Amino acid sequence: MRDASETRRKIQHEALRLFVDRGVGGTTTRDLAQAAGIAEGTLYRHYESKDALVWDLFSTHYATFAHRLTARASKCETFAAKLAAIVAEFCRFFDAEPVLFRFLMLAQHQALPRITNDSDNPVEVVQTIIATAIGRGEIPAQPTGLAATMVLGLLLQPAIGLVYGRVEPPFSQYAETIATACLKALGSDHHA
Amino acid sequence: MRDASETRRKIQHEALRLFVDRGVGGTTTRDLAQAAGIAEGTLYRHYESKDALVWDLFSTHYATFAHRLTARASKCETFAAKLAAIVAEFCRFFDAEPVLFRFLMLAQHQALPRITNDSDNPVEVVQTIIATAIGRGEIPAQPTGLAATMVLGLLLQPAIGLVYGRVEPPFSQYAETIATACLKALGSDHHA
DNA sequence: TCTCTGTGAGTGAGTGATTGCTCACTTTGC
DNA sequence: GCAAAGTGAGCAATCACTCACTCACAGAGA
Repeated sequence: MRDASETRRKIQHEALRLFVDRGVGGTTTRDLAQAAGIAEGTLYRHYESKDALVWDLFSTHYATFAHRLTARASKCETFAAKLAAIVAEFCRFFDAEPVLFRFLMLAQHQALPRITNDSDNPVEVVQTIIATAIGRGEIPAQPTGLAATMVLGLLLQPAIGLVYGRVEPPFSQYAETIATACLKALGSDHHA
Repeated sequence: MRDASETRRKIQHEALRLFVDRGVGGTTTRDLAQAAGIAEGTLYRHYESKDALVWDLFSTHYATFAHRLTARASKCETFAAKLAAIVAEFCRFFDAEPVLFRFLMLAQHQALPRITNDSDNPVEVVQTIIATAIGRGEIPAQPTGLAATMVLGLLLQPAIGLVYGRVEPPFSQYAETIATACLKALGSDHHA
């Protein structure tokens, strides 16, 4: 047999690139096959459908990222430290794997109906940490849904700004600024 | 003659609804014709192509919104007041015309390459106001691109949260909270 | 008042291109 | 020799768009 896992890796890699470049709808199965250097039929030895490929790429990396956020945050005691860790992880991820990051951002909207509100969800991770901080009195009581979306907005919108050249790379240089902005926006007293 | 402008209005109204519901790519010209109660060919009496329809809807409303933001902000003196006016206008717009607001958000990504960085652009409006505030010493010096995207993130991400049920409507109830969060995030000393 | 007529609005079956996907087949390597 | 991996022409479905045609109606002329 030839190395199937290597072929699979190539499909995944090229698919991410093309999806980000042309969008999911703008990428045909022929494009995918050609970019991966395989025949169109081979795609279907590895994935049941184009949609299954998109969903596999999204759900796998989305959950992995959520787990990494949880792991980083759990090593910190205070809310300020947890938040700083999460923001830093976001920035590091964007700088290290911009294609993957952008794919998760663009696929999110079309995949959102299938996303469950569990711990595999970065949004839920942030919201849980905020709820805990409120419980501990580290930040004022406030709707956790609003607070979580504000924090994500402070992260995602600058990321989009980076993609479209409105913000200068690398993203990581703004990690402290953004973390501080999040703390202030949530009304923390402990910010630097 | 029959009333062409009425037909055009119906096309625009139904197109917005369908584009938000199913996405632009997920809406066919047959869908559009059926929803508007006309034949498919009639679409092409009013628009050169499906893409022209999308672009017309986007560019018109995008620019109108930007002008409204500029008008509201120009009535205020201080940066804090301008920002509050902009945030309030955003929230009001979302509550009053959620379908149109959501269309502008979703179409932005596919229309972004065609968007010019002029005063018809809400992003540019916010960035200009921030630059002025820095020049006046109302907020600390900082990269305006980053600052503008942070403010927009504090507005757009909660709006997305509203769409997906993570935040409770109406949006306007959070206007003051968000405006204050923006001021704090930008390092203003004048926030309440 | 009544017809005639020019024209812009509206129609929908049809077209060619493209799409995601299939399957009978070949190649590869154990 | 056999099973897994790979192939690519071809299929059915769908798409945006076209075009020869009909319709509605305002104004002109009788």
